[in-house]
Amino acid sequence: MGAAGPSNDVLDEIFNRTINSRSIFLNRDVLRNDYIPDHILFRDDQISQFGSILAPILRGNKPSNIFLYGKTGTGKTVVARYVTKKLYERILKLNLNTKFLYINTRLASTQYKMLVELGAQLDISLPFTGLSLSEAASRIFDKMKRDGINTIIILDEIDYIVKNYDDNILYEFTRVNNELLNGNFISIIGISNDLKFKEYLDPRVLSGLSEEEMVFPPYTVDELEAILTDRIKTAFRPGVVSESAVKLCASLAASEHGDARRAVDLLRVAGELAEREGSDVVDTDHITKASRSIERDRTYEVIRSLPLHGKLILAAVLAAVLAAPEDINTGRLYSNYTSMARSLGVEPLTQRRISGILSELDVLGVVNAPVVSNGRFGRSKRVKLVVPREVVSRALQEDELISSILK
DNA sequence: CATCCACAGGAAGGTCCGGAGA
DNA sequence: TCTCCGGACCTTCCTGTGGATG
Repeated sequence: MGAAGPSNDVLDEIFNRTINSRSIFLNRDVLRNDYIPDHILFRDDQISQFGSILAPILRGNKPSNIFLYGKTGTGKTVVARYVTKKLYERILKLNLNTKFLYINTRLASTQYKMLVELGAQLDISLPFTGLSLSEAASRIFDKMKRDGINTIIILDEIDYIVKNYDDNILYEFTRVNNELLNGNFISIIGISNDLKFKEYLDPRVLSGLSEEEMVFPPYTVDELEAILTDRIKTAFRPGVVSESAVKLCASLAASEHGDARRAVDLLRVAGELAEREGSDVVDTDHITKASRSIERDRTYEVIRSLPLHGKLILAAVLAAVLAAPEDINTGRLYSNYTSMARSLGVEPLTQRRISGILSELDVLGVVNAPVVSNGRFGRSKRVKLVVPREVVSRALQEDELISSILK
């Protein structure tokens, strides 16, 4: 250990640079994904259609239930939030007892948590466990009835809750309207990323819920470019983001089915990278790096938060990839996995379960595991790792138990 | 062209946990 | 106290099946 000089100099330099240099951002918040802009491009039709469906609220009438369909980043959420925000301003002026409740069912993650969240927005607190679903629901309905509140419930990523559980809760919501009497109502706005979502719904729920439907098409490259350019005006200082960077950003996002959210995320991360480097421009380089870093972070987080057996299987996949990258099938993987588990003193799970976990890993985008037929030699999943190996092993290292077998 | 492998993946049910309510 | 609940996670049992091979 020599003098502490050099490292102090480095730190000083970083701190000074941060203090002295002007940020390349004007308003970083504009690039956050929960930001609601005060104007929305290329969605005029949807905004006016959505607005006119909801407008009866202003006369105290129940608007139709609506379904918004479209892939991620096509503007569904932002349009819904924008229109409801505008409506709410009017509602306040008119002194109507109407509330908008917004819930992302994927983030709420279970039916019960969804109800707890709903309750919180109505100022009733529900215990986080212990009650039956119907008890929790009826407490919410009681509150609405007691206070004479009309509610419009926005259920974002509604496909998540229906796929993972069932549609009883939704049925409750549609059914209760008939019993809430004295003029009160609940309207449901469902937002789904999955166009085939309706197939999962019980017909009686479907007919109640989708009185109106709207489809959001993906943005084209040109539209994405215009959206980015528009955001850049308020997010960055003039001239910071190069034109080619915008183009690259738009085309990367367009290749992911015209996902505006992704485009904006990319821009934000690229901006942060550029700022950290002390660069005063955001160039294509930063966009490329940002794209890679977003992907890495996501993968790392996904793996780190996997349950033990999920990690064990990944460790088995890792080992199999090193040994024989081709022909990794369920059977081979299972024997790899069982011996690994035993060597750690863990009782291995059944093959049925492992097959299920592999499918989950596939959905998470960590592995690719299509079912292939080898004719006479049966059918099995052919497993491939689709994320960088070192990211996987780095994430697995964090687990004390597993790091011991990754040499 | 029927056969038959090596699984896939649905269905139903079990166990544990953390907690509410009577 | 006892009973009930939802959720996570798992097992057991089961039927289904694409396509190379004999």
